[in-house]
Amino acid sequence: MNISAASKIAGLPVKTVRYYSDIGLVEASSKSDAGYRIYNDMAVRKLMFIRRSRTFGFTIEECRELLSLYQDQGRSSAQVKLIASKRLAEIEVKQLELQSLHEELAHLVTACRGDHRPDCPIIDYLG
Amino acid sequence: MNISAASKIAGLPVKTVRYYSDIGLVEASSKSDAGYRIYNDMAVRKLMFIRRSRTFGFTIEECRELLSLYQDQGRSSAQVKLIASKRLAEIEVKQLELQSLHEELAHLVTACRGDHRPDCPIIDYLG
DNA sequence: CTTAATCCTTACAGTAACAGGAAGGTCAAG
DNA sequence: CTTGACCTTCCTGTTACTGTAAGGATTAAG
Repeated sequence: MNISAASKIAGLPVKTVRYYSDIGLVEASSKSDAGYRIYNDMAVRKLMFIRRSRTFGFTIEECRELLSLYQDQGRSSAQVKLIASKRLAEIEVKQLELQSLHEELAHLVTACRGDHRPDCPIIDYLG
Repeated sequence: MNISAASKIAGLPVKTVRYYSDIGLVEASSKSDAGYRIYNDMAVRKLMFIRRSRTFGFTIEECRELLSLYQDQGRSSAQVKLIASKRLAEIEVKQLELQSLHEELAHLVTACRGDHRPDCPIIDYLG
């Protein structure tokens, strides 16, 4: 399978697959005589694994860790849970931040008449 | 006032103030003979305006727009409200994303025993 | 068999919003 | 006069890609 076929199945842009190859995250299983990257099923599965991990917001380095755990038959579930829990905590922090941000901004937007006049509670607040 | 005094009052790192100067967002009000940036009260007020806008998550370009509205006595509050509403909508999208992310990941983390055994629902889901 | 379109390769630049650091000039205090 | 804390510009690095250029490979059509 060449890179475009693999990227289609994995659901990732070709550019991204090539990038993952460059940084050694998921390398092609082999190369053709012409130097084309060739992906077998296992490599494509890894790409899909990364795509799903990325949608959870794991960083590339966390994905690298998760992938090595994915491939490690002797891993403990505790190792995986630790990474996921950390990510979960980050999400919760972000949620709280966004919540207070939303409240404040929504308040200001509501208070702003939004007409032709220059007086504006949003600007007043910021300035 | 030199850059470190201005940055302290504005609550921004010196590096950031210099960056804002470089990109023409908030320039020093003048320069000393030695080429040092000098900030007057108005410039410092602009820096504070930017800092507050940034905490709301407005991009630098949005800040640039807001700042010009801030300085424009003839602005309409509608112009400001439009930018703020756009940002508010983005926050809401992000909130929904985070919420579903949180639900899914929390579910997986809960389902994972997190012990020494290799059996792991998180990995199963990702793979 | 040639040609045109569509692949593929590497390599470099750009994105957002800074942060870190090097090399060197300036300023106030002791 | 020297020391240490400033300041300057310039360059690199960060994250996770995306865009583009130059050029080789493959394939379908004519």
